[in-house]
Amino acid sequence: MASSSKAYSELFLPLGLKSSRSRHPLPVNDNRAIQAIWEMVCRIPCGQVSTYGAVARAAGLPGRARLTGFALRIAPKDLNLPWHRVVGAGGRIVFPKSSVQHREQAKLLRAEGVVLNDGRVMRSSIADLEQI
DNA sequence: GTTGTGACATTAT
DNA sequence: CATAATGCCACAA
Repeated sequence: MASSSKAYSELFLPLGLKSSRSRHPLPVNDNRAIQAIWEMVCRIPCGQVSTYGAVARAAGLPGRARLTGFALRIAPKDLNLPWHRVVGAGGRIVFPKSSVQHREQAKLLRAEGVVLNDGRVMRSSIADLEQI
């Protein structure tokens, strides 16, 4: 295993708990957390969205919204995560309005019936992860 | 070691 | 509405 910054997608194999070069038993490497986040994202129902903070909370990682962003960013493409269902607080798409990512996310969301207004989803489309 | 940068959130002003 | 201050923490340099 290439120790340094080999593609992250190879460190976090789908079901693998391979805590790579961790000397400590668990925590150092966030493999668990990342997995938990991916799991939660998968649970967001089609046609609904959740937020970075909410996903983190539901994954047992309160206050770690940024980790959700990180987890999504390093997610292997072949996991086919519904990444587009994760938006910022208040239902706002976080990518710059002009970016292709923004357009792509909006497109994917609209494709599943989510109504957007100026880069924002209706509050009613925000899923309640606790109830799922 | 330190510093800066994020697919962020919350609270206060 | 906007901005700033914090908190958060993984990562790259």
